[in-house]
Amino acid sequence: MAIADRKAKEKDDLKALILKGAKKLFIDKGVEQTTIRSIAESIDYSVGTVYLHFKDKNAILHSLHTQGFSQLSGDFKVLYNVSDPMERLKALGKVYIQFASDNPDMYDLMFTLKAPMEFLDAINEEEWNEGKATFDVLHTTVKQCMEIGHFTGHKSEPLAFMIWSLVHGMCSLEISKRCTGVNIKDPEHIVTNAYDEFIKLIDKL
Amino acid sequence: MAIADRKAKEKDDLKALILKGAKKLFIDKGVEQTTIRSIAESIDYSVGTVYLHFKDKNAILHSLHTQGFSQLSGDFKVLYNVSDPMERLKALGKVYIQFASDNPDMYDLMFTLKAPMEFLDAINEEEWNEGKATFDVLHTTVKQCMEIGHFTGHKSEPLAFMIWSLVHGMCSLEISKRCTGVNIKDPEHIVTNAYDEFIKLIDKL
DNA sequence: TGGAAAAATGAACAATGTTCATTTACTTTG
DNA sequence: CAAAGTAAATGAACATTGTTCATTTTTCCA
Repeated sequence: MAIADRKAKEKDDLKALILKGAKKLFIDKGVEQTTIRSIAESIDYSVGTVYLHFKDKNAILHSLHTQGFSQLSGDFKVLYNVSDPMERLKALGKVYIQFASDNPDMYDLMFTLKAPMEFLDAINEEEWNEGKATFDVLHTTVKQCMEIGHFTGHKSEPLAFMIWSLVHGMCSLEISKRCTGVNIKDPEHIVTNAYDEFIKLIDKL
Repeated sequence: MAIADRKAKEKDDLKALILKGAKKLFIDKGVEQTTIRSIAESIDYSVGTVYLHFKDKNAILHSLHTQGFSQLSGDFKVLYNVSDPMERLKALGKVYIQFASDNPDMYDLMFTLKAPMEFLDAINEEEWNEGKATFDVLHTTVKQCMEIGHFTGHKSEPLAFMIWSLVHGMCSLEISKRCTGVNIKDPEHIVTNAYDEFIKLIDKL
């Protein structure tokens, strides 16, 4: 069945091509400008062809969101070298913030926009594997910190969620432009400065 | 000029009526379902009339966002009784979280959605007065905490932003449905539990 | 009362996601 | 190798959006 194999490959290739076009548009112009028509046009296919490979726009955005998580977990790889869990925890936040700063639209898609979650709902998928895996990296690190005596008296899971919220909140406020216009003295570096305050805080414990 | 006065009043009344209809739709059905047509229909006016009182949809959403901030600062009033700034700080977060939990769509509009900020851009307004005033409540409280000896070695502004990020991040993750599906044991109460960990944390200092 | 000014209307436009009858290309079969 | 069948691709068409603006209706005042 060599022909069927080739056809399957062609199908996968086209799907990847659509995603490639979608990603470029998404990065360059944002979600709203990433229309099905513009995606189709960018790869010289018709609108209908896009729908042969993706159920709807949410499915495309979900695929992009998954690519974003791949990239983020790639970025996390530098942390494997950090043996002290407390140092790793601090560095984890830095990497996370850097990712959000470098890829604001992708971050928005991964952690704020409805599309990826609506896609999961549509296919009756309860679990958000991408988010779960990412949270596990943090949660595991927090647990390791506790094993060597840090964060005594805390519960690892809510504590990890608190730390995630802390960095996510900063990135989210920045991306949704809620930092400028609030009369912060150094809005350019407010996220970094605020994260430094957090590090100061846990260093005091 | 009694007639002109009455006319001005009628104009204001109609503007308020449009906002009332918009708010009901917004609360009941969310942003996407709050279309100009549905707003017009809900108050028995034509589409064009809505545009006589609001430049565009962003202007309507900005007005709703401002109403949300009025409500939030109203909720903050219970804190006036709390004299100890540290206790006030802790309670502030609780009130904030409760507001977000009770009014998720309004919270999204106030702190995440682009519309209100795009409106400010459109009218060349640099400052985000609603956000600024709200942040000031927090920042002032943090400064008062520092005056009585808390948070030594910290800078009030980045620290306040850090705390804002912390509570905003939790609310934001909850509202954008990033908590469920991450295998958190008690997703129902994760926000409250995580905030309790934060309180534990600062109580240790 | 009649004409000007203000207010209100809703048809029309462009852009969007989505569908599906039709066309085109390819594969298999007699 | 030609015909028939299957798979892939097309793009016109539909519903829904925000938005505009020529037209109509209402209100006001001289």
